[in-house]
Amino acid sequence: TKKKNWEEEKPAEPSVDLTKDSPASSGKPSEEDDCKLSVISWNVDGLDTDNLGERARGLFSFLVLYTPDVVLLQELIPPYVHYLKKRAVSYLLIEGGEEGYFTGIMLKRSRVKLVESQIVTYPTTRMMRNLLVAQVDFNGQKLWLMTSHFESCKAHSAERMKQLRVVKQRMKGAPYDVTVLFGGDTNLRDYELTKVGLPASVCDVWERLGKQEHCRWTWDTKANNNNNAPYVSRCRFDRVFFRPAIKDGVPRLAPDHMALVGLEKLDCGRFISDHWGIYCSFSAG
Amino acid sequence: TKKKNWEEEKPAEPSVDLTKDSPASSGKPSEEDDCKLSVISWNVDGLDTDNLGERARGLFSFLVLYTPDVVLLQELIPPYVHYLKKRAVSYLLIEGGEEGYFTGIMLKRSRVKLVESQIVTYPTTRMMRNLLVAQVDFNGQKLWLMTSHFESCKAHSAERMKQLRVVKQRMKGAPYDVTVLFGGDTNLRDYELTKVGLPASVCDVWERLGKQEHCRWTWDTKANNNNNAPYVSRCRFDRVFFRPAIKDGVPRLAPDHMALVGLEKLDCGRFISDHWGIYCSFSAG
DNA sequence: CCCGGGAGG
DNA sequence: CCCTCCCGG
Repeated sequence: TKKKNWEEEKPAEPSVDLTKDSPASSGKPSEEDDCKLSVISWNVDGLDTDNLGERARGLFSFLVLYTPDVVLLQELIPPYVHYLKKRAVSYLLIEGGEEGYFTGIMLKRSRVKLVESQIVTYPTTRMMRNLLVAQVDFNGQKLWLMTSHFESCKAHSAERMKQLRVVKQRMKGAPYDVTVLFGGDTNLRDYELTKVGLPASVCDVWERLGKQEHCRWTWDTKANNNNNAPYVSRCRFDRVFFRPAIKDGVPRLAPDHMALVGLEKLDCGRFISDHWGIYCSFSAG
Repeated sequence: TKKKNWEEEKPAEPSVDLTKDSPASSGKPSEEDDCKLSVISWNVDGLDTDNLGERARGLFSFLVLYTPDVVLLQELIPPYVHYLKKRAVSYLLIEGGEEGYFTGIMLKRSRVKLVESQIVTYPTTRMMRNLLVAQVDFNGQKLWLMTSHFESCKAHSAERMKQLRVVKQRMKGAPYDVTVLFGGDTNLRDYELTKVGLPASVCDVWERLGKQEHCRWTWDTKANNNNNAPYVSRCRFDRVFFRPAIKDGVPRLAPDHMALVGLEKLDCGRFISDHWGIYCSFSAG
């Protein structure tokens, strides 16, 4: 059941029960810096149900290890959500859908307070995609968190760019005192981003931090065997966009650090996902 | 044997003998206007060998009826050429190739004098396509005639645009006292032509004559049953480009009239080709 | 969820 | 020689 049918409007719901798996690790909070915001964005490939219990436990281990303030997830399926809700009790999980596969935003309860969440529809998606937005308070600052899983496959370039435009407008139009952070599986090709463009106020965090090669490719069939691909291909599908809030002419938060995560094989010989996760942190300028 | 394999570099040569067919009609020249140039461009679909004898006779009937000064042909095969050379003795036939399928230029001997012909190669074609050029004298004027069958299928857009650029440069770079006329099966989509662009001096004859709907679609699976297509699709694949020679600030020849030809079914219930032919005439401004 | 090629409507 | 889908590498 490793196949994804991206054309299917309503994929059959996989019948897996991840709660049957035994827990992998216990929470051990690392140090926290009050003014530093840490975020993970990850397409967890819930549509590949092979080893999904072990893979979900792997993700949970990361949450325990890094204790990110915000986790932006794509390709969740209901049993995955069920598992996360049961295990990651220190997080509030907001879901972008209920059936098939969908996105989610996890907020570390001790650090991030939800004000309001909403789902923005993409009028012409053929893959049930949408934009999930959470307006939160972080350390006394207004923060808008967004995630999405843009239309997949090269052929759906036009729809994907429409979705990017939706995100772009939301980011651009936010009040000046709001920090806006988008992280997701954009499926974007560079030429698509060039065509659509980003507002001057919005940056691609990977670019802003110097385009480091070691965290360029978030989807890589050579380094990642999860889809058992008989071809070599790598793309920068997963991206983080950031629009700082401005206070007295200087940004309240700015990109600080970025790394790929999920690079270690699990006991099953596979990875948490066919995508690497993106970890990044933002600190007061 | 109606299938075309556009990927094949060297298609097997069809073994048909069109000379076995009985002649369909005898020549009966219509009136000629010394200063008016008449041209037909037609992809005759020689790769579809069903009813090809009758279809070739149909083409010949058109030559007899319209007595065009110039005939630009695509998808000729050797037996088709053999038939035309035998029947259309009032024309000189210049061939763009010898094997597989190729283009040809027919010159009405009484009106058009060949000065020189050449074959311009497309360095990266995967379908053995080229540009056939004939430098001729028509009514005391220098005229360059060009035809080509650009790379087929949507997927080969990039190669097709390269081929268009070759034609564009040849047309643009011709001396001012030369009238340049290209007609062929370009397989172009409008967005491709928009991307490449035409020099200001060059016009698309269909556009110049007012974009008339009745001669827009030169390939139309609804109106034309030759390929027995289980789908409906129509395209303006066949196009005529024209760059006038300038004499004392005014063009020596300008587009005058355009029509589609080959719209009548033959006795076999099929058409001369799956493409309509384009007839056009040019007259002194 | 890469790419190209082939089948079917 | 249209399109979409499916498949294998």
